[in-house]
Amino acid sequence: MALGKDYATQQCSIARALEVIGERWTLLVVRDAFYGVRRYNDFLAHLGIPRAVLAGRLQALTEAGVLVRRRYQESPPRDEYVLTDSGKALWPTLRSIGLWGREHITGTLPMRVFVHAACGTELGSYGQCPACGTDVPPEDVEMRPGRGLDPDPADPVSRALLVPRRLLQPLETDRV
Amino acid sequence: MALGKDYATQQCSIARALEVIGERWTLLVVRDAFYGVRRYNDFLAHLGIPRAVLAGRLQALTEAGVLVRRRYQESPPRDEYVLTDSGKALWPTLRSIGLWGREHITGTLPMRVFVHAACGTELGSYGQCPACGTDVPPEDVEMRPGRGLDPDPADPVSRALLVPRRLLQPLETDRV
DNA sequence: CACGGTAGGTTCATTCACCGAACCTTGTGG
DNA sequence: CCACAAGGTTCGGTGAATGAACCTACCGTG
Repeated sequence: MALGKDYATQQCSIARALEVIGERWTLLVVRDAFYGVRRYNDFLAHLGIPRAVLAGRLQALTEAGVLVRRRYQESPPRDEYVLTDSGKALWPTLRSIGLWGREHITGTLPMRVFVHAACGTELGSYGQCPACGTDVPPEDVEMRPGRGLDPDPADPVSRALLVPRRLLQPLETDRV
Repeated sequence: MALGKDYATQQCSIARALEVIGERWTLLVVRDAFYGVRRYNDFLAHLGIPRAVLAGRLQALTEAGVLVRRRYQESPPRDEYVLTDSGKALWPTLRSIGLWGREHITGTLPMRVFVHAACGTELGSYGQCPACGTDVPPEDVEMRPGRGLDPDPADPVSRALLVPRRLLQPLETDRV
């Protein structure tokens, strides 16, 4: 963990994990990756993160095996950052954090609602489907806008995220 | 979030939650609270955190309603920090982070194993008991040392955590 | 009553990460 | 030849984390 130091003294899987995902901005980058964001400038526009910090986080997540950097066109050379299987395994973590924020921070209306695409049931706190009793992989999760969401956001990434979509589905902003 | 700034631009429950629990050390303090740690000096010994930072985190978590500060003796006046219901609701978050760390960080042996105290079955990936089919609240979780744990740690808090115990059960270090 | 110890902090100087703005590089299209 | 876009790097200023030292009650003991 670059933030200060690592948690060297901690004999704990939680501490080991936080060395990877515990820095400022990191989990928001991963969240955006689940939402379909893949390109540097889209992360930048959606997060409002300093450019240098974003570059550092993308590199650290790539080195940790959470993201893969992948060339998607040759001329001009352009890369995208996509979640690995290890990165996709962070979905229960993000789900539980989001649900806690919605239920335990005062004045928080639901911003986005996550349902099992197959049956329409809202997911539980670990991303499981309470109706089917199964783990739902993020590919089978549909994200819908909630009541607390700004209906007319400024940046194009937020606008593209206003319609219901599957998680991990690549985001198309207004590049024609 | 005191680390730099908050995530003001983010219309998202995850970002709101991370403003409370996303700072360095904060989730480890909450984890220790689940393990039964309640007193300033025990957090200090177990985490190796700078004193000023610990004082700040305990105050911030108390103001956020995750912990309560409670006087447990009058003379000399001594306070303890205990999880509120809101704090206990962070159990799925900690569980999923720990599970991810154990499965996706190379070379990580299980440090601690969490089982349903009523039946001894290890918890499933969304905190349920696979045998009983029920969600298990943290009060009913028994924590057992895993193979990756140092069998002879230096600080008394880690030593007290070497034996199987219920989550949230107050920790007794070697104070007679 | 002086003394040492304990719990729970605060203060301080230093280091380090975050921040925002400016700049750079490569390639494309007009 | 110029403007533009994507995807960065560089830079000075600010603020937080760090570790050590210090502080304040209060207690138990000789």
